[in-house]
Amino acid sequence: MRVFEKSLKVTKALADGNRLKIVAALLEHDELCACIITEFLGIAGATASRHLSILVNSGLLASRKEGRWIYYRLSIADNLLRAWLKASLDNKTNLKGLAEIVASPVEDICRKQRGIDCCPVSNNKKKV
Amino acid sequence: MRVFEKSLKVTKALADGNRLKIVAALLEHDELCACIITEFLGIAGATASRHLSILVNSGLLASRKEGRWIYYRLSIADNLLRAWLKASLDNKTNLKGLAEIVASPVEDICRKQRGIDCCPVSNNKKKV
DNA sequence: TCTATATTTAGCTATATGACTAAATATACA
DNA sequence: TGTATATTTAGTCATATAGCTAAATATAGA
Repeated sequence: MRVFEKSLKVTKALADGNRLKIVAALLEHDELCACIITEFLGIAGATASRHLSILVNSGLLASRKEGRWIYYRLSIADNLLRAWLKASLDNKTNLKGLAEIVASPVEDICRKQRGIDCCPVSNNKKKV
Repeated sequence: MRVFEKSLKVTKALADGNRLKIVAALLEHDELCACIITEFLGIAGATASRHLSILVNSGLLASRKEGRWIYYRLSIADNLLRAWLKASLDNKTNLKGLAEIVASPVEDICRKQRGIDCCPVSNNKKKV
C-alpha cells in the first residue's frame, strides 16, 4: 500500500474518541485485554472489539492470544507518530477510571452482569 | 479545549483523503488559493471550501484574504505532528497534476467552465 | 452604483460509521 | 465430550459526513 493510503488509514483509525482513548490507555499500560478495554470505554464488548480490529488493521495495535483472552498492545513503527501521540495523549485525565479497573479485584472487572472474572492477575502490572 | 479533544479534532480533520491531499499540497507550496485547491482536488468549489474550513477549524491551516481570493497555508504549531505529516505525505505522487495547475496559464486554471482566470500569478511561485 | 466572480452557506442525498443485540466462534475446564 | 465464557461477526438503526447544486456574501472594477 502506498504511504499516502497507509497514512489515511492511520488518521481514520485515530479519528474516533474511543479509539484515541484505547491508544492513550496502551501508552500507559504495556498490554490490556479486550475485556479491560471494554470496561474502560463503557461500551458494548462487540463495539470495543470492532474498534480494536480497526486499530489493528491500521497497524497501530497488535494482538496476542492467550487462552480465552486477547491482549492488545501498541505496535506503532513510526517514531514521529508515536512521539506525537505520546505528547498528545499521555495525560492522566484521559485514563480516568482505568487504574481502578486494572487494580480492582478481577471478579469485579469483566462481565459485571455475571460477576465473574475474565482477566488473569498478570495483566494488572502497570508500566508506570 | 483539552489536549485530548484538540488532538481528536486534528485526527478527524486529517481523516479524509481530500483533506490529506490539501495538507500534502501545502507542504510543497507555501500558499495556495481556494480555486487552485478546488481544481487540484477535482471537486465542487463548495465541497473544497468545507474541507478547508474543517482544516482551519482544527488549527492545521490558516487563511489570508487578498481581494477576492483567499490563500491557505499550513499553521501546524506542533512540531512532532508537522514532522510526521511531512514524512508521511511529502511525496510527489500525492501531488500529481498540481504542478501543472499552478504553472499553467491562469486563464486555464479556475472556473474552467467560464474560461476566466481567478488567481494572480504571484501565487505560482513554488517552494521547491 | 452595477456587474462579475471567488468563496461560503444552505439544503439535499447517498454513503460511512458507531452504537446496540443476537448469533457464531474458539478456548478452558469439568 | 459438554458446558461456560471471552471475543468476533452479522444484522440493524441512527447519526455523521462527503458530495452535489443553488443561493447568499463579499470584493473588484467598470
